Amino acid sequence: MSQSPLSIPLDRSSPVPLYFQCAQEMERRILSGELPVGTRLENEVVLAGRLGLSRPTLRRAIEYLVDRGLLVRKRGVGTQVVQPRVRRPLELSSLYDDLCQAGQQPRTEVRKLAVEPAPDPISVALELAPATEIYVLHRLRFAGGEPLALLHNYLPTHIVELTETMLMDRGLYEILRSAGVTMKIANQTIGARTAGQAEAEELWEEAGAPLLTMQRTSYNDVGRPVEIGSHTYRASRYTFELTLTG
Amino acid sequence: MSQSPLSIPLDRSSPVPLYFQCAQEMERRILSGELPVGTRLENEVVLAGRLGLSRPTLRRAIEYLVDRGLLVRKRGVGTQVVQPRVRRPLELSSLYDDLCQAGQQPRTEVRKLAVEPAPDPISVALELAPATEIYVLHRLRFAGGEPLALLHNYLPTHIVELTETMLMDRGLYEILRSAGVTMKIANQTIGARTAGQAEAEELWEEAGAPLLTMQRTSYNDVGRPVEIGSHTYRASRYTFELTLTG
DNA sequence: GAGTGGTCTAGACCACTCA
DNA sequence: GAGTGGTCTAGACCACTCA
Repeated sequence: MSQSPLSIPLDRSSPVPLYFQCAQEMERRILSGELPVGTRLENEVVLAGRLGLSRPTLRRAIEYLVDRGLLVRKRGVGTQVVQPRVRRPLELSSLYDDLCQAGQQPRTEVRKLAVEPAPDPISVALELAPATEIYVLHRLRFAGGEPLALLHNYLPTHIVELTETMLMDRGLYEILRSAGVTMKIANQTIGARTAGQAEAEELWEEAGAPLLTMQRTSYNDVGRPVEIGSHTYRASRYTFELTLTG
Repeated sequence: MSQSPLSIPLDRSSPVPLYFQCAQEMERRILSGELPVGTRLENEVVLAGRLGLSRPTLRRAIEYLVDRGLLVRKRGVGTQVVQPRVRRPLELSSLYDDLCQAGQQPRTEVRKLAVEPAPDPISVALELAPATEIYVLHRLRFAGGEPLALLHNYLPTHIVELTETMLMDRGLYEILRSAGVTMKIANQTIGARTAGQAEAEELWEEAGAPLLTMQRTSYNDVGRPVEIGSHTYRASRYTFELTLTG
């Protein structure tokens, strides 16, 4: 449990906040091993003085790293580097982006893109008047040349204009984001069932094969629903990974 | 979008921090509807003055509610009440506690409780020397009189002493917590498969029935692994619900 | 240009931990 | 009792939003 007199270069002319510059540099040193697991930081008052920051600003940097699971603080004891365990702090992410990042070369077939009156459960969940016209979207997502998932989505028409071309090149979340729609929160339900004949054929599986299912409703920054997804994944090729904190 | 001159009673002699008293009272008013969705708070300087708090303290209260998805802040614009959408901010929770809360009367059958040398993948994941002795625990969890899940767990022996009796009455997480073990973070992988003959019988399903699977490694506050779980749920009776934020 | 939240300072007092 | 993080204050200047 070594101590470490930390020195961090800060650029006060940068638009990047000082607490964030500080946090990022500390994160880099922890992940690179320069600050090994078990290292104890100097106390906040001394460290703030050394870095030329006020204590609240330093505390904000430390808080950021505590939230991300890289440091632990104990009152009366001190602040210590811990083994980072977070895969990712469970962000609102899109399958398309995840596959891109994993180098899986996603491809999308648009099976249906229509504007139709919303069925009752959908209009209720989207908080629209009954039978309001909405986008109904069916896609088949491929990765590495094989089908991975059937994606069904329902969206109000007023938030974005969708075309088949843009849906082939990009994930739905990215399209929404670039249209200025902010997705802030989503409720998901993950379950499993076995494949029927039709979807088995679409997904190159046998009837009775295990499938992962995910229903999701996404909400924007003021809590209005912006999208419903009802997706089906081949269990043989897909799992959900998540990190919980408590 | 009404404005609201907020007045909150604060007890400065209480050990509960002022920012938290403030946040909890605001949360109560939002959830009770006294502060309806869309309400705009006064600006931070004025509100801090009205409440008799410094602005940083008020900001800390607001931050807490922003994190929980009850308020949104926009620079240059203001702070506004939003529709709460969080089922729960995805905590590290135990199946046993969840079932209790849902009034499902969980029951546990302990199928195996043994101390055995750890197989290689387990000792690696628990960061123990090869073949270190560990607890191997198999349980069958019932809810509402029917089997719900097969629970397999692996734990180092030095962190807690387990007996069959205590495992029948309580969830594993509660036992660990009351033994002073803090679970801080967990990585989970959720997947699906179909049931084999043996587990189908244990779970009162047919062979080939869909099952949800969850592998989990839990870590304590300094990032040491404390438990591995490998669980199998009846897809007909169980789903994972979670709330994502971004 | 008026109003908003975002960042930052330089202190203060306190509760907790541990030898 | 020495050392630590937790809370709180009363300011300051700034970037952003919107009419």
